[in-house]
Amino acid sequence: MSNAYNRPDQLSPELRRRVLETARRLGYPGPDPVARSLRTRKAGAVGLLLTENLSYAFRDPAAIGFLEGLALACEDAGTGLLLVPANPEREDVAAVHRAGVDGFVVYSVPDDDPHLAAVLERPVPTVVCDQPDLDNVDRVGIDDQAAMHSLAQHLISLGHRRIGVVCMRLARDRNDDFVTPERQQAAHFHVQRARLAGLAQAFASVGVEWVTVPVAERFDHTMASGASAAAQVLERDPEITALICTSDILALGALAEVQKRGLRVPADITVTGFDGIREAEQAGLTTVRQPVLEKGRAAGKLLLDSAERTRPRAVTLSTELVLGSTAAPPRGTAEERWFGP
Amino acid sequence: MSNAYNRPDQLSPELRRRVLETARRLGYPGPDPVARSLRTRKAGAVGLLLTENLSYAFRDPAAIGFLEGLALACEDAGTGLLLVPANPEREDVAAVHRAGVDGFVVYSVPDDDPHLAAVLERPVPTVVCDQPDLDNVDRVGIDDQAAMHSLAQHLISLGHRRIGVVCMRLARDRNDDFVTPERQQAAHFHVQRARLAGLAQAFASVGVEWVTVPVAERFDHTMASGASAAAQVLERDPEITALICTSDILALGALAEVQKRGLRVPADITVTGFDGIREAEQAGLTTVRQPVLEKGRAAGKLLLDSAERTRPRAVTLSTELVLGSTAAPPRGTAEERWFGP
DNA sequence: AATTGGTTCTGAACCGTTACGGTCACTTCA
DNA sequence: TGAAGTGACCGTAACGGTTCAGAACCAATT
Repeated sequence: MSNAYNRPDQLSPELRRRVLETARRLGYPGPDPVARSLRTRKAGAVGLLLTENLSYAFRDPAAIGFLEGLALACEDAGTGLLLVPANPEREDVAAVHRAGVDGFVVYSVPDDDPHLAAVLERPVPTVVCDQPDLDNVDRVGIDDQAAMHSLAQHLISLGHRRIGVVCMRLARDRNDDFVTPERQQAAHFHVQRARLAGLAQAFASVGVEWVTVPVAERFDHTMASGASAAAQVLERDPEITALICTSDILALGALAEVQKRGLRVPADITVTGFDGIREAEQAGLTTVRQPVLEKGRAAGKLLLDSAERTRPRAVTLSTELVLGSTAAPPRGTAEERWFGP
Repeated sequence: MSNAYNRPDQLSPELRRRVLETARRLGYPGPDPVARSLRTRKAGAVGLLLTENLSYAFRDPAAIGFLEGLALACEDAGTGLLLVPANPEREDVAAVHRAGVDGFVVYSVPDDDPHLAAVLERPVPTVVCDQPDLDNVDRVGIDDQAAMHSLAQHLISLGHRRIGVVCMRLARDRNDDFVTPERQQAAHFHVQRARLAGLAQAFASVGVEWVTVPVAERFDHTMASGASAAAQVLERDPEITALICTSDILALGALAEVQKRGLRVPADITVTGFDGIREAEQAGLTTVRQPVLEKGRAAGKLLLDSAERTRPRAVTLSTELVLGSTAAPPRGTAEERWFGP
């Protein structure tokens, strides 16, 4: 039976014909993929876990890029890609338990996420992306701290000392407000923690007291969030000369907000982002470009290249500072006095 | 055992504790999802088949919108979404056979696609989207022919009679060239066939000989394709007053090409698209907006609402003509003489 | 004629889970 | 005291494939 479908060479054409003939007559729909998976211990699919609602993956340009890269790796290997529905609000990890996959890719979830814990308990290989190092788990990412540090250095060299920050959510609980230093250090989202650390380090090294810097956090990753956070920061300290956002989406929202308030960018205020999505490029945003597609592809490759079994492996991709038109020296600096406003 | 994990109420806490305890000691990784699926006959996932490489789903804005809607429906139902890798170049339907899913959504594949045939052979419910009617299969779509007809009417009322057309691929074989009338009628992509039919019908009714209209086909759905097709059409007939494209992506490419040639839009030439993606809106394209997200959501709902088992069902969503700034009366019409160029 | 080699075909074991029915101890009520 | 009822627990049979050992068969060699 099995041979008739999958190994035509193992039996005579005559028998094969007869088998298939009667199979059809009996209305046999072909081998059941699940039973096959059970026996062969191969599901032919990899699972993707991400911290947001499933549909979020198709709203955030950076996530889309990551998925495209991951899909590229999957189609090369002829593997399916299963999007695992992990509702961040609920603690329901059943979906992780139910996923019939040969491995998991975990993309940017809080490090205390129960879904992540459930994945790690499953006896399948896992690759994490934008996560802190984990024992015996492959990792793909960038050096968020260094990348943000270099962006900060750029702003510092332009003369900025009084800044405000807008960041994505730092933990699983909602806090659409300013962030305490403790919360910053305890942040469960590795990426955000690292970026803030890079900023803090750079500005502290030129004498800026980090605790005095307003850092506004937003749970939802939307332009509207960026706008409201920017408003909150500007309310707190109207004298800031630069608004640093930890993502382009937030930065685009912030940009809209400051412009709505009649501030000119970059003449009156500098705004920066992070990610390097296309929309940011069109807006001329000063930002850090990271290779999102490559991240996805690398994660997929790592998971599917079971040849090299020397785990854990780590891939750190490089980033690039993008000098757009939204950053300039603050008003009244030496440079401005030399070159005119 | 099973009860200990899945039905804590069926046994005493004491026994449950003991079972889990020894399970952990023996290194038992928890119930195997594949075996569970085999026994319960539920995979907890729906499969998505689309005609392009897997990664294409993340490159085309319309496809992304569809996927977002589908993901929305999936997350509501707590179901996973499995992207099935169906390479359009190869005839390898094994991936369809291997997919452990409770149902399929088939999105815009040629009606003679072997992958589609393989899906229909599987004994699971199926919903097709942007496909012709099929016996016993649910369907979601729009009235492509009517929508394109109304766009054509608009152009006709503006005074256009000499037009060129750029369309997506019409069959599984590559034909980056003009399309014969036979090929148009035999087109295996329902959507493209219907849109061309809508155009032909509208223009024929005002005396335009459809066979004289240059229709350029492109296999790849990219802006570059739109540009090269536009160039080919303009080469053939430089006198056309309108360039009608069957998708926004193609139209944006065509727009770039005509502008590169020094033609002003819409003063010298009218360009239209189809889909209503955001990029088109930003470019002010005259187009037809279709509710891509709703299509995905409707497809998912149809598949997952197993309550109503009165198959087959069909959902036809409505479209909307978007009057952008890329369509105007052709040069030298009465209107132009009245209002100036 | 018996042995060997090779091919084609058959049957049974196994993958790990859940559903189901049966056993057993213990309580309740006549 | 005994019958009936209740609930916890356990054993077993599928689910539908794949795999592999070995049976059966045929042809060629000794």
